[in-house]
Amino acid sequence: MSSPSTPARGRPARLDRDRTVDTALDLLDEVGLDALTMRRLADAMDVQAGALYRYFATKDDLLTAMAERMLADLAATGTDGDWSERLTTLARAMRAALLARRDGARVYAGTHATGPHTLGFAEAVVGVLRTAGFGEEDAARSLMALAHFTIGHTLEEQAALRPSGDGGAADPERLRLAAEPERYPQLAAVLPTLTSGDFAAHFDFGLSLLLRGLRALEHS
Amino acid sequence: MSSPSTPARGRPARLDRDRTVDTALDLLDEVGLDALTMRRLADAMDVQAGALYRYFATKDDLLTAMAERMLADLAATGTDGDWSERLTTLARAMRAALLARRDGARVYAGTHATGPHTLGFAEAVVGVLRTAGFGEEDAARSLMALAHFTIGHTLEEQAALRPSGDGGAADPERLRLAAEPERYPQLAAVLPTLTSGDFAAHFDFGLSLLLRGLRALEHS
DNA sequence: ACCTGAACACCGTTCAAGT
DNA sequence: ACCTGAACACCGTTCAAGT
Repeated sequence: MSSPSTPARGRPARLDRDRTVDTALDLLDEVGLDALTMRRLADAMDVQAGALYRYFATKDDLLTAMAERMLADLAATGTDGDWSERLTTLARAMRAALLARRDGARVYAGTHATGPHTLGFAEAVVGVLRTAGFGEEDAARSLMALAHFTIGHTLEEQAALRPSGDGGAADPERLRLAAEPERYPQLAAVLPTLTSGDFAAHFDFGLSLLLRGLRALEHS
Repeated sequence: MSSPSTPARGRPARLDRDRTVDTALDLLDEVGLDALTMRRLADAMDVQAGALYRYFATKDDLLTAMAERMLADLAATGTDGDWSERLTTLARAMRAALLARRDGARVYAGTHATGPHTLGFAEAVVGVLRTAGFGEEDAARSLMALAHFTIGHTLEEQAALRPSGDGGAADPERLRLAAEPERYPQLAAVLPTLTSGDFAAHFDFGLSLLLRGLRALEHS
């Protein structure tokens, strides 16, 4: 919108979109989303907060650029194996990309990126599905199901890890305390699995459910 | 943590947890999550902002209580049909509960409720799965897959509806503009489905994938 | 016991003015 | 052209003091 045009006249700029997004992602890892403020970021770049607004119209604009950057190099994965192996690789790569940064899922879910990395990922997933013979509708909806499951999952994963509001106990501990066996017998019985912390296995289970469903759809 | 004990001595309280959560949910529908501040809420209750802290330790505590309330009466659904019909009903009811309030999915995903409504829902889902013969591990992981898919989906649904940051165009419009057919041919081809706005159909498709996957798991 | 008033330490954002 | 300085209109949270 307001990006400075090419020939670097005058003083060389201390700021630019790319360097700012880099610094912002580093700062995100350091302090988390809730403490990532425009002033803190400006500080990290040795600049006043107002200066950032020459490169990003709003904080949301910055967060969107960060979200986009997190998905870099995603579409390159998923080129080996049959369609279900490719989709598995793509989905796992998206999960890994979101988990790679502190609060990554929350950043991604909160903004709505439509940049080249996001679109490239979608293109790759739909490409695999269409090549496998799925129709336009099924391919589009499968993309959404895979993406929404992945986002929902990583969101909960990252939420489960931290202090979480009041007392201090993290998510699994709170659940263990809350799920009294008398009131919630079924829940209490599955608590070991629910609080196991083996998120990769949980993710793969859900993913395999979706892919098994697709396989069944294929032969019908 | 700091709830006033039972006998209503002194002046009758103007505030209490339940009334405050009610008002907060109404205010949420009116102004949205981003504009839901402690001061605005206090205003709506004819009180100073500080007074709210006698009933909620933090704003997050309030949001958690709001999230819990949104899931009221959820576990009561899903009592008819076979296990897959029951799970369908439960998942749809959760989607409906989150969609019922403005930014409902964002409120729910942002806080980690472990109250009776949330636990009751989990108990119901696990109950259906265990009764259908699924093992403890599969039942626990299926609950997570269903919940995370539902949360991810409703999050995107509600995000797709609103103004969304910069220019003004809502999410589907931005996607239509960004998905150039030359760079993203596969994506462009499925754009009609992707931007159709028939979210209920998209949700049911993903849900049916998960259930089909479970059915396949059953016979193996 | 319950709430007010006022403060503390912040926010995102804007914009004249400097260099 | 790029950034500073300073302001505007807010935040969540705390806590003495009033009633």
